[in-house]
Amino acid sequence: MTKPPNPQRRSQKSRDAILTAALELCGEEGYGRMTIEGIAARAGVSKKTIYRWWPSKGAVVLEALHEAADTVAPHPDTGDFAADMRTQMATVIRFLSPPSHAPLTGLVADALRDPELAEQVRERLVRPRIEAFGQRMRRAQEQGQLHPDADLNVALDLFYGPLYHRLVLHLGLPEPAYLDTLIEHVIRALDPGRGGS
Amino acid sequence: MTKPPNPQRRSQKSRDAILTAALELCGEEGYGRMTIEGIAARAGVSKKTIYRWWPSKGAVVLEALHEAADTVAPHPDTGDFAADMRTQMATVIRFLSPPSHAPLTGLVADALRDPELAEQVRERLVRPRIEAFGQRMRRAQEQGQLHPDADLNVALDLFYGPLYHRLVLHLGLPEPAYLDTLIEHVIRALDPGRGGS
DNA sequence: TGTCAACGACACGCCACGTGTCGTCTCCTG
DNA sequence: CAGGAGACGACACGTGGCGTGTCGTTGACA
Repeated sequence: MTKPPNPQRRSQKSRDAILTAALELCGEEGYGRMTIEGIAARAGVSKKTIYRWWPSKGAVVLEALHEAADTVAPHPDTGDFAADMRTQMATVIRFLSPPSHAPLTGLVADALRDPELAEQVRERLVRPRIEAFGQRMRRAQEQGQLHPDADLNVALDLFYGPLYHRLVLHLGLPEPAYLDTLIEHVIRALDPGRGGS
Repeated sequence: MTKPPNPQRRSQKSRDAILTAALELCGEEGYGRMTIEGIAARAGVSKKTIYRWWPSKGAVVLEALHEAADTVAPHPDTGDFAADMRTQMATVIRFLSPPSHAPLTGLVADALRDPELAEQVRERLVRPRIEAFGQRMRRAQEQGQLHPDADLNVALDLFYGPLYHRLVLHLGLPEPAYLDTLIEHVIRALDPGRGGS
């Protein structure tokens, strides 16, 4: 029906203006109130141009976040795993605050209703982060700061689960002191040395 | 401006029809595609009647879930805390999985963009569940199945965080075997007896 | 039995959606 | 250095759900 456009002829200027406008509007009026028409107006671009390259508002924000994400929330390695996790998770928390205006929050909300967007979010945004976490975790294991048998999935769930749990149930994101408590607990959970059956 | 209606004169029949229609449509066409007009048509009710008693689609679904929720996902007490948590969490997982997941995930998605709805969800749907979990947890502590110093918030985050984390990042909800592993880890995390600083 | 408000019905303006059209301008190609 | 394909901005259009307003009708308290 509608033949796909030719990426080689794409206007880089328009693309950048659209992604920038999307993130700005998200911060100003919130993801929910932002519209495709608003993005087009702000970017000085025709609506048609947006629809030519993205299927939905969520896809635009996803791409904008994807571009920004590489420099955001990296996993530091100072040699102290717990401290590094605290640093990284604090960055994630800042990224999700305030929830009503955070692009990522809006994207997560949209993805709950749009399976195709959900897949894109998982593969382009989430999966690379899991990979980065896995690498940092493995170094911690090599350095004896984390039990060598610790499982990646379990660690991921226990570290980051509380953040998203609190985000989506509106229980308030962790304060620094509480974040420390959480990390302490998780590291203990990952050490089966004691206690077990 | 618009004076609040008199609850005494409210038609119970219309109210029930609206809540029923909302849950039915949610399951049939999904939360996102469901509209207030659709609910009104299905319930044989005027749109005005819905807007008279609820501010939004989310509020309707919230009330419908609130009515259904009391009998759903209680915290059993067989005397085995880990087994009871497995039972209860498996029920929650069923509610967050197809085909029954639509109302709750849709509501969660809406609440991420509507602060007033978010507050209602937290106070009416989430808070009572936290309370129920707290009571079961306290019994486990009294019976020596959980460390007496275990913190309610930490326990809540570690038990349920992984579920919502996996839900919103589309990582797949836990299988039974993995759920067991998680619970094992969490109970260990909540026992500071070993290891500490 | 009377009264008054909630009800169903229906109509309205609004706004964002997603698409279509057209003339312009830019950038590959030959 | 032309020529032409096509991405672009502009603008107009039909659609559909939103939230409100109006108007008889109905049904539940007093």
